Amino acid sequence: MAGTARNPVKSTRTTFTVLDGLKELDGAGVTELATHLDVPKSTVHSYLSTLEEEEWVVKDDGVYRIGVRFLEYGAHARSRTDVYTTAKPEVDRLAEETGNLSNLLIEEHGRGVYLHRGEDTRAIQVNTRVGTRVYLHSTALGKSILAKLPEPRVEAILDRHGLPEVTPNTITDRAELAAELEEIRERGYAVDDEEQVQGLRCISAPIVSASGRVLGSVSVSGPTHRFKGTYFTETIPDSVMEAANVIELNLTYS
Amino acid sequence: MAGTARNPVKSTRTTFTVLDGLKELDGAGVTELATHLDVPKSTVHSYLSTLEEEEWVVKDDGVYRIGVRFLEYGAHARSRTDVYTTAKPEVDRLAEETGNLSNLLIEEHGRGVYLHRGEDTRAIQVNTRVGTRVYLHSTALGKSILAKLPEPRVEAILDRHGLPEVTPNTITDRAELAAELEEIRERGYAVDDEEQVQGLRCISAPIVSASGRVLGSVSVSGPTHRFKGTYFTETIPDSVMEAANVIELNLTYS
DNA sequence: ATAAGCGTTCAGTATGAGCGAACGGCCGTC
DNA sequence: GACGGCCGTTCGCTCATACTGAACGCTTAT
Repeated sequence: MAGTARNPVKSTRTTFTVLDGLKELDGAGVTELATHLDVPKSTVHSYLSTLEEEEWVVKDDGVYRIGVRFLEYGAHARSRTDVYTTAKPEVDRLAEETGNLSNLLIEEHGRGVYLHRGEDTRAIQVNTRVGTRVYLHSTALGKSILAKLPEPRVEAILDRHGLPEVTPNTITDRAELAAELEEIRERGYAVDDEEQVQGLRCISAPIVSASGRVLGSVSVSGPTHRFKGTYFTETIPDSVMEAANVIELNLTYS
Repeated sequence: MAGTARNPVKSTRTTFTVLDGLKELDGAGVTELATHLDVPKSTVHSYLSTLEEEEWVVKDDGVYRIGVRFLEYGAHARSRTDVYTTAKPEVDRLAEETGNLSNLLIEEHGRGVYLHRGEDTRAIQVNTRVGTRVYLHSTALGKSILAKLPEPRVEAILDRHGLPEVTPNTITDRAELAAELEEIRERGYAVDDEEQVQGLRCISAPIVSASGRVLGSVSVSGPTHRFKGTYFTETIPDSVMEAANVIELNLTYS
């Protein structure tokens, strides 16, 4: 499957280790980052000064930060996606219509990546930043994708990443997950009951192409105290499934 | 100024050369990218397989593409900007109010980087993607920043990047630019008359912090045939300056 | 004045980046 | 159905270079 590189470029790995460190520390000096990564500071300095010279990183008052130039890669990659352009307006509309947070997710390397977030003034704020990666088994968005993925792909993904327990509610048993996926296929939508974030519930539906391939999933999420009763079991699911449906239709006719 | 790295990491440079190649070609195979970059294919293969293993790049059917994971870096960098969060809603409002395209730009390494684009259904579509870098002298957004930057900084930037002619209308003379910057300071807003993109006009105003530092600039742009008369010399400038002003006020009280 | 902490420089050494050539699988073609 | 070309991948050699600890100079705090 994922053929491990035989001639890996160590410096490429280190480059991103450095960038990740900068992200985690939210900007740092040479010494600070060196201790954080447990790497000699002369080494860190080499990478940082190279990255700064190439304009991927900004140095301000001795503090190095990730440059906004990276937006270019992100926007490029996103626009190259099958769903983004068509789904975006619908995801925004979904947030407005329901007065909650809506999201668009796609699968990449067996994990989920948030592509877009629809916000509404009435929606509670959660820190799901675009580009954030999540496990597929612990979110409604991920589970609705898994439900539509071919069986062997699902197995490969679970083998690779396992079923880490994100919250006490996370499904950590493969058989239990398989049963849930079957239920999702019958019902048409997936439910996340505080399996990824405590106090947060979520309803999601997959986006499937005309040829039967899963392209991603949409969701609406909100606090447990608001997401209950028929609102949670009927109103929201209906809106989400309709949105997914509209996206699928727009995709086939364009 | 920009202290050149004494111990540059060549592999870091190569890594981004490879990624840039992937972006330009909009996804490519090993051989295709190798010819494009004029680098041995075994070398390209090393980098691509490493990047794929580290999940920065996606391999699909023998075609390598930049992964959406990069959105994470972009969103991170943007959010830790001084202006983004405060300016975003105002930039969106500006697009709606005027029915045109609005933009938010900041300076980085002497060039401009688009942080956000406000769209309106009535607006014409231009391919200014978020993260795109532009010269400061050839755009209204850039010029309004230059107008508020300290003189020596402006000199350093012009020394570094020169004044490349982007379109026939681009200002390529330093004295002429200096005069225009003075005019911008008096008037309070900058004008771009097809200096960056042919057929496109643009009005921009700088966003200045309470301490007098330029944090970025906002703009509204539209086609030449619509941007003329008092609409171009009064209506639009007023809206843009008001938006910049609101952003400045919101920044000081938060 | 002094010391501590920082970013930066330096030069030596082990390593791994870079490379050409060869391999093997997957097409389309004759 | 055998052949030839194309592509991704592997391999092992060689020299460039990533990596390091120690030293330098600068700023800031004491």
